[in-house]
Amino acid sequence: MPRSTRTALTRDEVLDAAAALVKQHGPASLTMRKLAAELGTAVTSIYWHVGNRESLLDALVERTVEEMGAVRPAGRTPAARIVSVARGLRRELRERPHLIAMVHERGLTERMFLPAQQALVHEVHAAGLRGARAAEAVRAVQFQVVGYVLVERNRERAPVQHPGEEDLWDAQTAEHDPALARALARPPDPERLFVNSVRALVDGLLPRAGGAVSGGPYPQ
Amino acid sequence: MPRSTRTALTRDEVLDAAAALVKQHGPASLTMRKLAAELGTAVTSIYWHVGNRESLLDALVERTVEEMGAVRPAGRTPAARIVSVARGLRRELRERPHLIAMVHERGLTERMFLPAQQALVHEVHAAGLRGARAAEAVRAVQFQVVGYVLVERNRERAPVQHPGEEDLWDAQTAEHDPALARALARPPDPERLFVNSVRALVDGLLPRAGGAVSGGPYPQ
DNA sequence: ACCTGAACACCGTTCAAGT
DNA sequence: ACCTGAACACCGTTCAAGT
Repeated sequence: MPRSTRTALTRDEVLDAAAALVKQHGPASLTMRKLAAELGTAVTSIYWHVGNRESLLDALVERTVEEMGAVRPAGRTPAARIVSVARGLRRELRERPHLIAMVHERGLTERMFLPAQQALVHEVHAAGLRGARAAEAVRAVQFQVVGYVLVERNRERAPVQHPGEEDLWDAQTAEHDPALARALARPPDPERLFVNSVRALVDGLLPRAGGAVSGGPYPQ
Repeated sequence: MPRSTRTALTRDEVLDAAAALVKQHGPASLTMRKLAAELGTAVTSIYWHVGNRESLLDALVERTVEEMGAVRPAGRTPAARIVSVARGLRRELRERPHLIAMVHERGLTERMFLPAQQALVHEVHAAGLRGARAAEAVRAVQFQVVGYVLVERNRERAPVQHPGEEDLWDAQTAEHDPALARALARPPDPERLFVNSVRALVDGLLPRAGGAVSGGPYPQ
């Protein structure tokens, strides 16, 4: 649908229309020509407002990151609160699959880290880590969360996965453990795998606080 | 350089030339027309041999995964051997950045998991995990490694990272911990962060075997 | 069975020209 | 300051026609 009003085109209008197109079919479908058609202008007008496609995508990434809500930690222990931050960040990112795609296409993965960083620093600090070690713990969690979301999204986009894990583990009974073979043949439960992974990582990162900290399914 | 011989074009020749192009400048630079020029044939001949660009990339992914060596565990404890498998997988993947890009573009992340899966199953089993819990541990490590490599690669491709972490933590001294702020302002040491992350995850995943298992920098 | 050129329907971007 | 159409140099893919 072209713009209704006949007022001058603005940079924000361009960004809005671009965001709408990306939201529908991903960044690959964002075409300068389609965008112009949507706006009811000539293709070349867009260039005057946003420069080119690259910087248009950059601006979109920036806008979308700013839209993301701050993650609010919840839970009694630092470990539990870190897990809650991780879950929140994953949820925010999954609500913006187009952001994930844009950020990856543009090489800006870094941007997805920021919304959760302050919260993570705070919690890691509360758990007793300081200095370089605290920074490394924060980064380990950030890499874990963003990496997980990247893999998860990519997996969802995939077609039928031809020689996938299924066939592989059907044939050779994995270590004579049929339950393991069955479990590997099924697709994983993404939320469960995510939470348990983060919990295990955090358990391994934080100083032991005299006992189990997070009540996860992995008894010591 | 066009093909020297004047024998019939083969599917393998097409794949070889395509692999060479991808190796030089990534999958985005693989153009049917450039490929034809490289082979000294008409563009349309390629279609007869490989169908279209999509299936050409699929075939390339398959070939590259098969080229990857099997990962050989090393170390005294299961935890140490899992870490060594993770390091091996990361190294194999990083030696094939074009594979990472292709696999991500085609939504086939799954394929990157397979070379290490058997080894991981074996080690997790040796550590005493069975059934669904063992499967989840295997997958947690797989997601961690592949996710890490994805984030790491993307980060390397990025330009200067405009409002990057640096400025953010320069201003507000993070939790009044200048060492932490400095550490977050610097880019991380990727190998170190990777190994410590995997080690922490594995520590959290495996049943405690009565004491430290991997000798990492995280004392309990 | 294999290869070809022409053609179609797309791209992003530049540029001189308009108001 | 803002918008325009024409043009350039690309794409992937199809198809009828060749040998």
